[in-house]
Amino acid sequence: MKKPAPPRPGGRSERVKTAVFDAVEHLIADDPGGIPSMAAIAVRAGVNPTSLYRRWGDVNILVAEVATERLVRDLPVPDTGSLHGDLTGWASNVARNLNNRKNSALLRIMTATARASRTARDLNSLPIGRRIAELEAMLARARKRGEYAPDLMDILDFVLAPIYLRVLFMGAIRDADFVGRLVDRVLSPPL
Amino acid sequence: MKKPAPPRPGGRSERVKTAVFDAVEHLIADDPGGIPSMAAIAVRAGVNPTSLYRRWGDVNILVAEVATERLVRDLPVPDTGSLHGDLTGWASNVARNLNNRKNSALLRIMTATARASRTARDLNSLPIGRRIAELEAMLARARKRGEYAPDLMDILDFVLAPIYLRVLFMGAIRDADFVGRLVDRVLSPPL
DNA sequence: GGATTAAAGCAATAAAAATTGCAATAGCGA
DNA sequence: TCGCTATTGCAATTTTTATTGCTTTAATCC
Repeated sequence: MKKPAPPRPGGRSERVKTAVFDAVEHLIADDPGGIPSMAAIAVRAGVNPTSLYRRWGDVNILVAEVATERLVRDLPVPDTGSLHGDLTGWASNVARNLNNRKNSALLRIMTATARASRTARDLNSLPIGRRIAELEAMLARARKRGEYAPDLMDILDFVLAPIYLRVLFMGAIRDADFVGRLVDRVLSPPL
Repeated sequence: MKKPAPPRPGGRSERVKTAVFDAVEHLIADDPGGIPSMAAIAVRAGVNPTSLYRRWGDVNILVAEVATERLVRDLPVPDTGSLHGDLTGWASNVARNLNNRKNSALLRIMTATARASRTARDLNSLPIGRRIAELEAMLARARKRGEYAPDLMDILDFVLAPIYLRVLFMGAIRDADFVGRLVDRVLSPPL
C-alpha cells in the first residue's frame, strides 16, 4: 500500500490551498465556460466554504489566482544549440500546453482577470511574466552564441500573440506547421 | 431645441434593450475590472430587474452580448488606393478603438465569454467575425487592383493578434508606430 | 510536551440574487 | 380605434451567496 506523501511545508494551510486549487481546476475542466461557485469548490476540495471566503474573499479572485498559477507555471526552456530550435521547441510547448479544454479555459480566465499594467515597467510582473522570463533566457543564450536575436517584444507580438488568438477566438490550433511558420517569420530579419 | 429622435422600430422592447446595453457599457466604463450586478444594471437603465432575468437570464450572458455587439460594431474600411494604406488605416482604427478603458474592458469580456468555434467552418460567426469581414473586403479590393494580398489568417496573426495582446496583457498601445510596423511586416512577402 | 497562534470548521444569520404569479402597459395590426 | 399579445412592472417569496461569532484543530516554537 502506497504511503501517503509527507505533508509539504506550510502544513494544513498549504494542503487546503492545494486541494482548493485542484478543485477549481477540475471544475473548470468539467465546465470550461463557467466560473464555479464557492460552494461547489468547497465541496470538491473537502473544505468549508467559510475558509474560502476568509482566505480569498471572492470567487473571481480565487479563480484568477488559480488560472495564473496553474497555467503560467514554468515551461522548460529548450537548449538545442540554435535560437531557431530553442524558439520552435518553446513555442510548441506553449501551443501544446494550451491545446486542451482546461488550459484554454484557464487562459481565458487569466485574460479576463488580468489587471493590465499601467506602466509596463516590469514586464515580469505581467500575467505572462513567466513566458517573458523564459524568452529572455533564450534570447540571452542566443546572443551569447553570436546569433541574431530579435527583440523580445517581436516574439511576443508574432509568436505568442497569434497562439493566444487562435486559442481564444478559434478554438484550437489545428495547423501542425503553424508554430514553425511563426518562428520562421519572426527570425527573418526585418527588411 | 433639438427634437428627440423618433423611436426606433421595435418599440418599448427595443428601447429597453438600448437602455440596458447603455447601462452595461457605462457601468463597465466606471469599473473596468468588474462585472456589474443585475440590480445595478436595472437601476441604471431604469427598468425592472425581473425584465433582465426574463430576457437574458444571467448577467454573464447579458454582458457578453453587450460586449460583442458594442465592441465589434462595424469599423469603416478605408479606401486609400493601396492595401498598405487601407490596412494601416483599418488597424489604426482597431487600435484606437481599443485604447480606452471601456473598450479594453469590453474586449476582455468578449475574450472571456467567447465560445470558441469547434470547426472554424464559418469564420464570420466568430466574435471577431466583423473584423474578418472587414479584412475580406479589403483584401478583395487589393486583389482587384492586382496587388499582392497576404492570407487573411496572416493578418489576423500578425496584425490583430499583437494589438489584442498589447491591450489585454500590457494595458495599452503606447508605441505610436506600432501599427505601422505590424502592417509593414505582414505585407513583406515571406522569404 | 505544552503553550500559543493562525487557520479552518460549524451553525446561525444577513444580504443579495433569482424566481414566481399576477397585473399593467406598449404597440402592432386589422 | 380597438383587440390582442408580448413585454414589462410589482411585490412576495425562494434560493443562493456571504458574513459572523465562537469553537476546534494543526503545527510551530520554546
